[in-house]
Amino acid sequence: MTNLQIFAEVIRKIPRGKVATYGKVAAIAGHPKAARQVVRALNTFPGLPWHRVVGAGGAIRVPGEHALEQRMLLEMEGVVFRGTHVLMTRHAWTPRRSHHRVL
DNA sequence: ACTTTGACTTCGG
DNA sequence: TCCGAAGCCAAAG
Repeated sequence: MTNLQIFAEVIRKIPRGKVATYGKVAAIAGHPKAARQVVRALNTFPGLPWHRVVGAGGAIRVPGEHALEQRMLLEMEGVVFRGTHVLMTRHAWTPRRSHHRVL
């Protein structure tokens, strides 16, 4: 299993109506400081729920026009925004321990 | 082998 | 709230 595949697995598990930050995905995958690698995974594996991955604090980081699309897709799932950020206190994904890497 | 490049994050000012 | 700097990682040039 490559790291990118592991990141992709984690992203696939984010449920509708929830979001996870790049850093959170990386941490769950066992590489807390590899947030940038999560981006690589998103660009490598098509078909992932890419819109459910956001920046720290719920910020939309995807560049250009895609930012609007991401927000639309999220709102369509019931995700609420407060200003330009996702209301994380309500939509931050809290995975079950089974998602974590076993030591 | 060195530098650049990202949908990053945290810390300060 | 809004930058800038620094730290971070792996792939690509």
